[in-house]
Amino acid sequence: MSTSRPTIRDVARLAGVSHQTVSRVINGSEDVFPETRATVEAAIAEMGYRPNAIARSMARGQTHTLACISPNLTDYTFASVIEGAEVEARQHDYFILSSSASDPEAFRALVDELVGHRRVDGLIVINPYSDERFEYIPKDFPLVFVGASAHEKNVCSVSLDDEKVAYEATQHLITLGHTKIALVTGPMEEDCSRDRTDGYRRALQEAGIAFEESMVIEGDWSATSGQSALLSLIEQGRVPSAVFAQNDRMAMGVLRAARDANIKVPSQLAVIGVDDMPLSSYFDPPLTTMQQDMPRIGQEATRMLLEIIKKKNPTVHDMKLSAQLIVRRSTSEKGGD
Amino acid sequence: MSTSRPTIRDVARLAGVSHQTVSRVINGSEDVFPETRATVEAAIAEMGYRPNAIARSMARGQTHTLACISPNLTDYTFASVIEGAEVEARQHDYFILSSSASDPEAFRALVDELVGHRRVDGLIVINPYSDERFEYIPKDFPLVFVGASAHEKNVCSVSLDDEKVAYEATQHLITLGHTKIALVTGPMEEDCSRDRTDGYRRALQEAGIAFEESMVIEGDWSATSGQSALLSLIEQGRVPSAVFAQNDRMAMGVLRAARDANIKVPSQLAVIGVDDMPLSSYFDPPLTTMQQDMPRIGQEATRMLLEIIKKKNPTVHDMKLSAQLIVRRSTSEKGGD
DNA sequence: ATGAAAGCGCTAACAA
DNA sequence: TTGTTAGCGCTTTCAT
Repeated sequence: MSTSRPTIRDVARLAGVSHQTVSRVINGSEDVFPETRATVEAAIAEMGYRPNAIARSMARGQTHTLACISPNLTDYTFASVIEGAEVEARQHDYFILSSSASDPEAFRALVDELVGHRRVDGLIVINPYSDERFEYIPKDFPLVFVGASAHEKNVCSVSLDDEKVAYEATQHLITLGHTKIALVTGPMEEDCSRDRTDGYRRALQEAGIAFEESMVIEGDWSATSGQSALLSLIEQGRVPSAVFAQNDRMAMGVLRAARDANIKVPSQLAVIGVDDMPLSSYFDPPLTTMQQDMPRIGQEATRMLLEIIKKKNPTVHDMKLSAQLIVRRSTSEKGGD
Repeated sequence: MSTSRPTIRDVARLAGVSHQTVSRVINGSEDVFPETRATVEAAIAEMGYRPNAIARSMARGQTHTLACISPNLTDYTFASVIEGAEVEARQHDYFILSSSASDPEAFRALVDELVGHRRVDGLIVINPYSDERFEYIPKDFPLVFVGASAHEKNVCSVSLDDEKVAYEATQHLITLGHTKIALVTGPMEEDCSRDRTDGYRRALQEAGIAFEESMVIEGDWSATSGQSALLSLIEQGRVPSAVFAQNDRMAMGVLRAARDANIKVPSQLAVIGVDDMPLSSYFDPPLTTMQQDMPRIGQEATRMLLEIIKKKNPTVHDMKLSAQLIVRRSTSEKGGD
């Protein structure tokens, strides 16, 4: 017994055909006599032959692998996008190689390895907040952005319609009669935070409520930052009647700060977030939020990327998805869980 | 300009050397005249040459890629392991291809693609609860299990020392004076759940507390299952003074059920979980838990796998990590956040 | 220190 | 329908 795996030629020898015929069989070519095919398949089964993916990639010039780069792999939103992407990719016989790049330097190195060395056929970048990231990616390499659309550059993207989502969230609070609505944002250097802030302002404006700079606190997406946001408002004596936190984690921090300050939610303070993270219905009280479909985003991104790779220019260039308002008890006593 | 990327030969031509010399340069061989090296490096820079990873894999017979299969990619514990694995892998110039397989069939297909087709050099399987999974993995293929040790089979593993962790968690409750301690388990088909149950029993036994079958409720790791676990105890009129939930999500469900039933935590009911998931300090009240270092587990698994691949038989065969007790207010009024 | 030749396992182009 | 001949871009002998 040879120690190494059988190749296409070993199979060919056993089946008494040329290695090319074996290739045809494993690739499902029509131009093979049923008998020949049977012989070859028998040989394949007998030897336990499996095609070597690397050799295939080598010959075909493509890896059938996509890369997914995100700031980290553990954040629920990122992980969900990746999972969505992975499922869609598998459906098309592609694999996803996901890596995290927390800083631009790591990002640069990653792009060099993955794209520069042609380890993957396409790239999905999650949260490409910092535009310098563009520089590293070769023009004309199949690329899709997730979480922010790509300004002037010619890059496809899939993201939440942040402005609209924020508008709707704010509107929900306004509908409940609130006029003193505070906003806790993500880092303002991220498009996403700015867009959500725009939506908040538009809703206020349409309702004839004056926008007040002091009611806007910049956070960093963490629960802690949400907590200190409400705290600082309290300390300044500018306690709002409602808070729109740009994500659920910060909303959770707000809930916590309210609890600590003995402010009743929702009677004294209504709170709404964005995401609908796994346990938001288990918060105390359960959190009203704008539910976004992250796996769907990953799925659409993959679909787009695959279209680009296959040279069919993608139908949509910048895809914006909506979120759905889930009313729970953090804004309404009658809300669900 | 040619449309395709420069190869090692193009560089060689420009530098006036053989392609082999270029190969030596990019591989950092010593046996190259400094001058020659400089010429070649200049040519590389000028042409923007980058080695093709696939061709390398082809020639070397290895992909420099590892696979990580887990039930899903979004669960915080899995994602953390994967992230830890990814970081360690990158350190050694390996990539991680992570895929989810929710059922045995998907797992089988995945193993065939990844291992059968030699798309990766090694495999990390997270939560290999179902032993049938073994069958699909070729004997002698580099493999490490995470989350459960590999019974009789000759496979390396990294996992939490479940028995010990559960013992310590239970002991914490006992130390606080509790004797009516309920247990909410994960699915009993998983080794992990059984081991944690063993630890619970050992702690009770050592403290001279009788084990009662009726105080053990099987959950499925979800918050919902934790909630209904406490609910069912309440309905049966067997309200415990403390609950050990085998993970934080279920503990959160227990907290929720307690809140709904107007049971004060921790004065009337102490609750402890396992994991220390991101927001457990934001629960109401903040959750006491056994903190486990998931990234570390992923890191160690990768390290082991790499050792196996490099044929150095790994130092440790089955690695068991401890968890650290984090006391918060769900078990003690004096607990931290 | 450098080069020439062979081959990794497969697909593609052409011929028969 | 099948086989033959060339690569894909690199590394690995083995010469020189």
